[in-house]
Amino acid sequence: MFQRASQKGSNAERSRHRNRQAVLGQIHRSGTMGRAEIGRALSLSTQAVSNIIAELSDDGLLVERGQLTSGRGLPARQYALNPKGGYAFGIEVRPDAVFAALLNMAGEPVMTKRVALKKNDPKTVVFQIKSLYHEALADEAGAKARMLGAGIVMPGPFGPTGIKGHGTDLDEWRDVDANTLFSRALALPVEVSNDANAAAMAERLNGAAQGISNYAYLYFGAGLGLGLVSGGNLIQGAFGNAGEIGHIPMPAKARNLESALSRLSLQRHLQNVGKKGEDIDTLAALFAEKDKDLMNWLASATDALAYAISIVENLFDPETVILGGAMPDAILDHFVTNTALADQSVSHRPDSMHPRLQRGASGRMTATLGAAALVLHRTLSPHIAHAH
Amino acid sequence: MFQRASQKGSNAERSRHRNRQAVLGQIHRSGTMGRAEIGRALSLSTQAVSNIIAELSDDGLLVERGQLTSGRGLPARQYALNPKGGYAFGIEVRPDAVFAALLNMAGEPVMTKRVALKKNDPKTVVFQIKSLYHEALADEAGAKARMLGAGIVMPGPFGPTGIKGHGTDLDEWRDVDANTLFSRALALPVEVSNDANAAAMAERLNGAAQGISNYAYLYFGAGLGLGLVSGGNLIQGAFGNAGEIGHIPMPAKARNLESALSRLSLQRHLQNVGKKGEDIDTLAALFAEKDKDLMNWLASATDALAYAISIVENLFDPETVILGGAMPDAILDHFVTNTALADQSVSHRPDSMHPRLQRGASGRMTATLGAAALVLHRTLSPHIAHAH
DNA sequence: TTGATCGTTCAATCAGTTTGAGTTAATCCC
DNA sequence: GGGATTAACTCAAACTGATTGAACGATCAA
Repeated sequence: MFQRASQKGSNAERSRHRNRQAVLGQIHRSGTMGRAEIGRALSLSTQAVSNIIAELSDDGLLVERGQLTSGRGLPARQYALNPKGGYAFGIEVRPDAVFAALLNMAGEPVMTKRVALKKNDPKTVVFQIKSLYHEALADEAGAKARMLGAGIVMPGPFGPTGIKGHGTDLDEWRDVDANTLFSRALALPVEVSNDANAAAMAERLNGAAQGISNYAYLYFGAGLGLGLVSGGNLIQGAFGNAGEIGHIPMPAKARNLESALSRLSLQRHLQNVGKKGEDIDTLAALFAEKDKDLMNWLASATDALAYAISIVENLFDPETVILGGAMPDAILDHFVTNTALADQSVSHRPDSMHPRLQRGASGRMTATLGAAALVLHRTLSPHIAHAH
Repeated sequence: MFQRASQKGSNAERSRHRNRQAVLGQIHRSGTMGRAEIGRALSLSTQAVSNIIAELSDDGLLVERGQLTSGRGLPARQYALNPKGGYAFGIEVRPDAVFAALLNMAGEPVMTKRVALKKNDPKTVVFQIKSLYHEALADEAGAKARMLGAGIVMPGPFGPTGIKGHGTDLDEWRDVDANTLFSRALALPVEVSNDANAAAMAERLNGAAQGISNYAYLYFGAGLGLGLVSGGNLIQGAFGNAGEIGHIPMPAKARNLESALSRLSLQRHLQNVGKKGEDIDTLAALFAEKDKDLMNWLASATDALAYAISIVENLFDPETVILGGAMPDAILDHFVTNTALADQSVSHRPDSMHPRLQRGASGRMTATLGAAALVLHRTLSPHIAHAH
């Protein structure tokens, strides 16, 4: 699952593959470009770009978008990604439900769906996902032949560790190799990751992190997750468990960060005073009416958040920290404006291009869309060649 | 300094360069190998490897090491790195001194030296370093033509930030672009980094982290630093300031981690009771006689260390955490055996191949040798092609 | 209208890898 | 002891993909 092997050599074939991806990524970043312009950006000859563009157009991944006259000379034919040129399937497996989304090449959701689960053993889950996948393919004509892969989001931690069941965990999945299981079931290349990582990559593709290659994403799921992007790529850790920021111990009060700053913590807090807050809409409503108990929780959560951010900033030196996940926009915005960021931090820089803390994508489907974004990211950015 | 630009395309020339580095790296990892064996490891044809080896031998980077008969077939001619085939110059700039070391291709120090500084403005420092460099070249015949580059270790943080002088900082360096300054002065390619990162890379080249590609290195300098290696490469952060673990706030007691766990903290502690502990040898002696005050400090430092490790483990999921820097071996070993590691951690895994916490290189010169190691690492591992 | 300029295309060339046949040297097994 | 087998290496030819250079077309400026 994680490339551990020594770096492979490169040859003409791998070279071409790499360059194809580089061209796609460049066009994605700029929206629309001409051949020569791409060549300059990637240090390739115009001719090489021309060959690649011909190939990509044949494959239906690019479309022509008229000509652009800029100054003298022959107006350059512009190319853009063909939204219908490729599709990515995103899946989020939760203890009590499965979410699915189909994204087109432009990153737009073509279909989203959720199914409640009565049982969450691997067999049942795989069956549900297979049927969701076939529904999605039926909805979007031509998608089947153009599937790029599937991204799967599952709650970590992966592999055997000392962390024992959170109660609502997917216990029967502990010894399952999710990657091969799903790639066989769907007959697609598969990427498995956790919710925070997926959300972070989604932000890079379409959200606040476009063009930023070092940032951190704090994700509100059931717990608190952290997606780390360095040099444009996710930091997954040795076993895919990096970013478990919720588990780190807190100064005083709380047992750990998660117990002060997470959906679960908020729910417990509201339960203690007899209120319900399981749903994002309910929370949004409570916030709108400035519910006292919610505000109390927010006050202590804001402290915890400031602490979390100080850790992340000092350890990663990110260009920006993005807040997102299964929370209402309004609450995330509240965090962004009300969190006291430390002056004593390497991130406190007067010349910064980006806000130190900002809101990213939010809502129930964030991680699911992110799962599909993992796949798009892979096809749009060149990476080290792997074995054939 | 930090590759931020979009990924460049690749072509035949860059391909060859990449493969040369891959071959060198492979031989470095295995010590000695035959052509076909290398081809298999890198997914290259024997012929391609043969061409590259011919080239590298011509350049004096490789030497033949006899033949190895293993089972049937023609015995394979073995190749190894030529220690005298390349040299790296390492420099550590401190407020009160400059350290320098010359390493050969095998990572062995050929020369080490230190010079006390009366002034530490850029001009004086560069002058000192130039003369150290010329001394080194005079010591080792043939090194001049085979210099691979220079690594520079300087105290961070780099760039304008909210963190103001530690008192003994290099204030006059705040707005200096150290990279171009040194590369012009020495006429060498230069890598600038902080002490923890350099030490971490040294560990990967010759120390405890050989063959490990995800690990963390806790470095005892004046303060406390963290070098993070992910996928075999350093995580530098957006501005090269990643890993400032000493700055993160501590639960209760201390102001931050550094004030409980660092050389400076220990020195202050000993000063308060009228003892001296500036020198590594003094500390080693105090530890040997189980000095009560030192032991007191160690007790609280061990707690702080456990906390630091829990943060690092949960955020990075490293294969191992390595302890090193300007401390006596015995004290580092004490930390390794006496630190209580949390069971509730993603790193607490029964099937682990490596100890969760171990000692790495220690001593006064750790960071300086690491600086040179940065250069060796660059020449031994293929990386994304950069502009010509 | 004319010249300059820039993007495109085509054909030739170049660098580097792969492929396949052939050579050499060691072990295996009868 | 001797043929069969196996493995490492070399040589030459084929192949792949990028680069180079010339020709062409479209547009703008004078």
